[in-house]
Order: sequence, then C-alpha cells, then structure tokens
Amino acid sequence: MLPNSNRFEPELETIRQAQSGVSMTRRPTIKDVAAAAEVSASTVSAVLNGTAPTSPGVRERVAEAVAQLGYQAEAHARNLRRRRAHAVGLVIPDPANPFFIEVALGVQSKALESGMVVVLCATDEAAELEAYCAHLLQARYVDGLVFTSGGHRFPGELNLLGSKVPVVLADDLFADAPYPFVGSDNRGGAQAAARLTLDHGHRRIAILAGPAEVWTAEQRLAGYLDELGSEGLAPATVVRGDYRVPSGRQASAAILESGATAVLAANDLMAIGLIQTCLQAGVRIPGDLSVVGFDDIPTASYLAPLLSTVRQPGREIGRGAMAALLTQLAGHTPDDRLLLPTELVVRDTLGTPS
Amino acid sequence: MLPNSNRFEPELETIRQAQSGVSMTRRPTIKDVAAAAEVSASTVSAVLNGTAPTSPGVRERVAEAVAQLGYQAEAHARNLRRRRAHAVGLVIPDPANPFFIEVALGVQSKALESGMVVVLCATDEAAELEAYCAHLLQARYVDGLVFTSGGHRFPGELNLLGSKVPVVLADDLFADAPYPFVGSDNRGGAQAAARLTLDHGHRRIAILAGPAEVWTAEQRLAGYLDELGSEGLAPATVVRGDYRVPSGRQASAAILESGATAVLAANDLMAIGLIQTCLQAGVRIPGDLSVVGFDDIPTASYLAPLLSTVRQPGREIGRGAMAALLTQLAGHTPDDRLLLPTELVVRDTLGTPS
DNA sequence: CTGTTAGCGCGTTCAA
DNA sequence: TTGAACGCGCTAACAG
Repeated sequence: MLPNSNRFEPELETIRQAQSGVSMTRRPTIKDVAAAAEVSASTVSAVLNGTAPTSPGVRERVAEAVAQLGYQAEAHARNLRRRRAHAVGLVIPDPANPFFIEVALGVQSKALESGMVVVLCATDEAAELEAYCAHLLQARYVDGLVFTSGGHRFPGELNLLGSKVPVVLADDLFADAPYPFVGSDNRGGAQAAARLTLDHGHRRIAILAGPAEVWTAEQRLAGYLDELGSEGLAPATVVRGDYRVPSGRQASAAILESGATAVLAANDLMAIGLIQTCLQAGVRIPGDLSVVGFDDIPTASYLAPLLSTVRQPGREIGRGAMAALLTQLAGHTPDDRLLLPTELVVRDTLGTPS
Repeated sequence: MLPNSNRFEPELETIRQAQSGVSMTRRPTIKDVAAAAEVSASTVSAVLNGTAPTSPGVRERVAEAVAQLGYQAEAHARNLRRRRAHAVGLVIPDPANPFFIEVALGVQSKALESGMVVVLCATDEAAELEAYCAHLLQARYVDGLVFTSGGHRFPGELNLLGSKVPVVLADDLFADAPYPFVGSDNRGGAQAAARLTLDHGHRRIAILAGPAEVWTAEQRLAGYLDELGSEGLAPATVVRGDYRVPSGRQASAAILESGATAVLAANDLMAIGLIQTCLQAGVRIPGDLSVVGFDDIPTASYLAPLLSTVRQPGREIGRGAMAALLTQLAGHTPDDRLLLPTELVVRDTLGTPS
C-alpha cells in the first residue's frame, strides 16, 4: 500500500500541463483554464457558474482563457457532480400522429432556452418503450419525462419506480397517473365546433368519437353532446374510432346511413379517412356532408377540400409541458392541470345542409 | 494539509454501507453490489461488462445482487470514465417534412438495439441549430451526429470543429461535406417514375423539380431527364420548387400552361400543393393531368385521389445512417455512399393521357 | 474574494 | 481470478 502516492499528484499534473504547453492537443479541462488564467480550478468554476462572487479582474482573465483555449465543460463530469442529467426524455408512443411532432418541437424549443437536452423515446412497440424509459430514468440519463400519451396506457413500470419521478403529461391525461398535465381545452373546443355546425343550420349531426378509454376523446365527446343538448338535440349517431385514419374510413358507412348532414370528428386523422371514403363513394363534401375535425395537423390544409377543424396549440403544449417539468425539477409544484385555449379553423369542409 | 486523510476513507465507507444496511434508501452503487455479492467493485464491473474472465460462482452472486438491489450503472459516471456519451445527435433542420420523421424513427430503432441514446436537434432556426449541435459535440454530450439535411446547408461551425467529428449524412448529400452518406437511389427512382409515366402513354411531361442546390433534387431531375431522353423526349417544362407545399401550388399555372398531360414532381409535398390547386381550378386528376410524386409520406395515402409516388425507405435510411455512425465510432470506416433501392407505389393519380 | 481539499460513481491498471 | 488504489473532470464545502 502506498498511502502517500497521491502526494505526487500535484507535481505530476503540473508537469503534464507544462508539457502540453503551447500546442494543446488534448481537450482543455478546467485545470488548463485555471492555469492559463493563473487562478484555481474552483475559481474558474465559480466564475463560469456564478456560484460565488468573483472580482472583475479574475472574471476577465478567466473569460479570456476560456475563449483562447475554446474550453467547454465536459457534460458528463458536470452531470455526475451535480447529480443532474440536464436532459429530459420525450416519450412519443404514437409517432404516426403528426400532432405530436408539433408538441415535440415545442418541448425542444423550451429545452433549448433552458439549457436542457431532449432525448427521444419514440417507438410503436409499447413494451420496448416502457423498458427504455425506465432504463433512462434509472441510469439517470434523464431527469424527467414528458409523456405524450396519445391514448396509450401509462407505463406501469414507471409507476413502480415510485411516484417521485418527475413526469408531466402532455396533451392527454390518465386518470390513474397522478402527474401534472398540460393540454388544451378539449371540451371547450368541441363545444365550439358543435356550435359552429349548429350555426350553419345543421340539425342531424353525427359524432365520430375517439377511443372510450382516452381522456381527450371523452372530453371532446362530452363537449359535442353538451352543445347539441343545449339545443335539445341528440346526435344522429355516435361511432367510435381509434384516432387513426382507417377507423375514419370504416366509420363512413354508419355515418352516411344515419342520414346526418354533418359530422363532428374527434380528430383530423379520422376526419381524413372519412372524407377520403366519402369522396370515393361520390358523396360531396361539404355539399352532401359537412365535416369538422380536431387538431389541425398539417395535412388538414393539404386536402381538397380543406378541412375545417379545431386547432390545438401543439407547440405551446410542448413548451408548457417542458416548463412544468422544469419547475418540478426546481423543487416546486407546477399547476396540476394547464388547459390552453383551442381555436376554430374555418376552411372548406363545413357548409349548410342541403 | 492532511495528505493522509484519505486513509480513513475505506473505514468510513464501510460504516456508511453498514448503516444503510437492509433498508437501502439511496441509489445503489457498484460498491453496494460488490458488498452484497461479497466481491470487489472491480469484479462487479468485470462481470457486468465482460471485460475480464470471471468464475461462474462469482457471476451468479453478482447477478443476484444486481437483481436484488435493482442496480443500474449511473450513466454519467460511466460515460465520464469511458469517454463516451453513448448518444448521438439527430439533426433535423426541416422538421415540417414528415419524411424525416420516418428517418428519425429508423435512427431511434437502431439506437435502441445498440444501447445508444438519441438526442433531438430540431428547429426551424438554422443558426440556433448549428450552435446547438456544436455545443453538444464539444461538451461531449453526443458522440456523433446523424444529419438529415433536407436541402439545408451544412453547418459551417461543425467543419470548424475539425473533420474528425463523426457525422453521417442521411437522405441528402453535400458536395462540400466529406461525410459518409446513407440515402436512396434517387436517380433510379426518378427514372422508374418517368418510365412508368411513359408506359402509360404520356409524351408531354412536365417536371416539378426541387431546389437546384440540393443533391437529391438534382439526382431526381437527372433521372427524369435520362428516361425522357431515352425516348428522344424533352420535358414540356421544368419548374423549380423548394420541396414545400406552397411551391407546388405556385407551380400549377406554369405546368398547366405547358400543355403537359403528366407531371413528375420531385417530392410529395410539392405534388400535394400542385394537386390541391389543380383540383380547385377544376382540373381533373388523373383525367386531365397525371401526377407522380416522390417520398411516399403518409399524407400521400390520405388524399383523394391517392398519390402515385416513389417510395423512399425512410426507416431503413435512418437505421443505415445510425449503423454507419456506429461503425465510425468503432473506429472503422463505413461505406462512403450507401444507396438503398426505391419502390414505385402505384395509386390513383397516374392515368393515360386524354 | 480566492485556493485547498475531497469526493460524485464508475472502469482500469497492477499486484497478489 | 480477485481486489486495492487511482483518476476521469467537475463542483461544493470550507479555510484563509
């Protein structure tokens, strides 16, 4: 045993630094900066992080040394020491839905501003995804999770990790997952869509609803029903879909059969499937059937006719979710539920009943 | 100075471990596993990483201890030591193009299999994006970059970092960026599209090309021209767009005016804009005008009529790019250019000339 | 206001 | 085959 061997360390290091001298080939460390600025490493740290008061002279010398050496702190050393990954996992169980891309961009944009990094967790394979998230969290690779559920069940494995894991739910809410939530006013948006349809003179209105177990779907359905009910009306029919295009296609038969002159679709993807099948069958839109969607995905404005819909502020939801996660990580408690307003987008698929 | 103070460390640690005893409240470290398995930490490391031969008995005890404690190595400590982030940056300068989502999912899927993590670098703001990538690389937060260019210029800042940065280009190629490339056979795909159009009897064929400075656009244009030329034909007109929807809309006038019976669009987004405007103007598709796109984005199959197009294997491109990056990180040199085959997707927008 | 000291949790020499 | 010692680069606690 050589208990004193570390005694030599300082000297060895001084030598090594001297060797590297002018032509620095390896990555500069905080010690190199300290040497160049003729201060200690901890002072450099204090200057860079503003953790302790420093004199202007020192600050300048450090800044100069940093610039000259092109120093940048090594993320892993810093993260190890700070016990923070400065990263969040962005969970997207349904990457086929373009709405979540918008949310993702919002998360990324807020993360950029906050010095955070976004780690992608996207896959169609649910079990794989859950295991991956759990792994990321447990390896401390991320400090928390933004979960864009899209109607998928909440990973049981994450609950096992204890409810202490910082998670925020974006867009969709789970009854059994007690996490803060940032989404939009689904119910209000649905009401507005129904109101607009009623104002166009429709009375026989069908509803193309989303999956029963999904919160947003239930909110939207409730909103539709509310508004129809306020006129003493019941829907011509209620068809359930799964928020994806094929289910919209499949719903067309029942909806056409119901004699409805308009249909309130709980999301754009299903509306698109419905419209596609209707047009192929010779049903004119909005001449024979009016359609109002929900989400305002890009495709909605690529169609002919252009889809009238309810716009969800995807980016803002993403930004809000990231913000909520940040306040959580700062040790505070964010709003339990943040509901952003939706916006009616009036385009071409809504007309008056024939 | 107390050079020997570290002498007490082992004892202190033993005490701390004993204290934590049965009810372990803090995160288990490799030392906890070592204690539980009655071996040393380095042995645990050797077992887990397979770095050194170990006896079956030890292996079993370690595995048991790991399972019981729920141990998982802390990413940052490991990364610091290994000098590897086990992460790649996924750069998406044009997140509005859904084709890149497919590429992203391919990258993610390969990363999952390889124990890598995907860090999102997506933004419309080019300058911000470049700075961010440079930062990630320099802070060693990522080991390399998968760059889905989409016609954007290559970040100059990255070249300044020296050409030693592991980067692979996905989908699009830069003449001035000497990095390995994984994409599809754009020229061959374009030839096939042109051939199919010719085989349908079209002779007056317009080309809706992409931006002149983009490699994929030039490849596709060359492919179209090749195939038309093989029949002694010249295009009815060549209109340049920027790969986005509005430019397709704007191109419709010139194309209609040219008297073409078919148009070869260099990507789906522009084809969609073109079709949209044509339909609104009462031009029937494919009755009056046939259209063949490129990419096969999801929206292509949501339209009415369904878009005929050339399918690029987005996922496979993503997977291939990630694979190329991995071989680069392993110290080997990947294929300089990997061209995956495209596939003709025949749907409804291609008919015979009237 | 600055410097010294002591780890963060891991992987990796070497000796034994 | 195993284990003791050490250092990756950084920051936090304390001492001056």
